[in-house]
Amino acid sequence: MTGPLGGRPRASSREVIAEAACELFLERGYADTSVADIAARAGVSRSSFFNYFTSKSAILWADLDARIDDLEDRIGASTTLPGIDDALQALGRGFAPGTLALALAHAEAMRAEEELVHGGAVRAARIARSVSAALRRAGHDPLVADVAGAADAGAVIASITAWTRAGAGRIRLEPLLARALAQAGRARIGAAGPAA
Amino acid sequence: MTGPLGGRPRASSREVIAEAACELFLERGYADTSVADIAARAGVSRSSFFNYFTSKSAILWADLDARIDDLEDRIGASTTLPGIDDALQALGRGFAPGTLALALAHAEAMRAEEELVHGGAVRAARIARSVSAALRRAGHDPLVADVAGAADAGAVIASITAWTRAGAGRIRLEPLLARALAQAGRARIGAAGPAA
DNA sequence: ACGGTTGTTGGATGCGGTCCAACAATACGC
DNA sequence: GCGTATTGTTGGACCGCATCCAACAACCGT
Repeated sequence: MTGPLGGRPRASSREVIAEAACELFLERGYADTSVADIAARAGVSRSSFFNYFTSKSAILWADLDARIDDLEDRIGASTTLPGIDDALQALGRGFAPGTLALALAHAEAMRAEEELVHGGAVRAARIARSVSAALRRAGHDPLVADVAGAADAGAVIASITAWTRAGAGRIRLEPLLARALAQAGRARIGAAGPAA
Repeated sequence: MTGPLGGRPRASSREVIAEAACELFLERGYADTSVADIAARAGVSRSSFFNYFTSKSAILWADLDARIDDLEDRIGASTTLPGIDDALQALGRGFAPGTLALALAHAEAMRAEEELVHGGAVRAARIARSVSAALRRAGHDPLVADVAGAADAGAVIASITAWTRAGAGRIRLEPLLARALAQAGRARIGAAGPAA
């Protein structure tokens, strides 16, 4: 909305840098592509790269990270069980195929399986912590909350993975996510009340 | 069993290095302790450190990693549902409080919360993948398998965390793990049959 | 004494990431 | 037009983790 009112205009953008990175990932593989390589192809300095992305792996995960930021906000606001579910469903609504989808679809070609597993684990942990904290605030046993959080987080990551590998443009994410969350929710049944 | 039949004897051990590391973690914090620092205090060269541990974080996680190795072996052998459960329960049997327990108990003092969350996420992902693969081999839907695997993995990590934070020496891990797995198992109920 | 084996060590190398000071390009008030 | 504040860009220094390697050291059996 509010463009910069003064100052030097940006010389590049997340999009062009991400595009350059994905090209290189496909050509040489994720691990064999350095940030210097990416910056060079994007026509920007290595220093500037870090003004656009906080890390190399953030190229892949920035979109989802933003969604998780939203999730944390929403989940922090409402601690009711349906509220948590809504927040999780909202994460999937209108999630556009981006860099992550491309990487998941061409994981072998990019030799990025390791990074995708690792990054997915980190994001799952973020989601799990958020959900678990909300459940604990609602009076649930910490152990129960952690397990339920892990299940929900797994549902989110698994549905995104399945969605993207099936061709992210042709299938809708929401139903997949709803199915996965419903299954994960079984780990919460009977845990609806505060700790005994 | 079979000690080295020839060659130079080891000048140190995982134990002394881990002990030196934990001292430093408590004094300066995890992030502010370099592997060079650890090697120096342990009376060994930096190069040799990597002959004992594959990475700095492995000091904390080596024990659990070995357990997960076992888990993968067991789970690879039997693909039945009870077999998977047995393998998961076996992971907790006789798990001795080690470096990880110490780190979890003194997480604040070591300022190691970040590393513990991160490392836990990575290990959870390993467990989840293993369980999910077994369930898929048993004919389950990939999405279902992933969610169930994540729930089980979360149960393992959560119970270890709860166990250690409660004072690992005074409480038994097995019951906690059994409870957590039972709850996680609810995410598998109704998914016992192959994909519809 | 000697060769084979296993460990140790230092150094070189590469990469990710942080930090900073110098510089460049814009908008705005005058 | 001219300073000035603001925002971005750049190169370089710096640090830590991790890998690799060649040289060296300590043990074994023969």
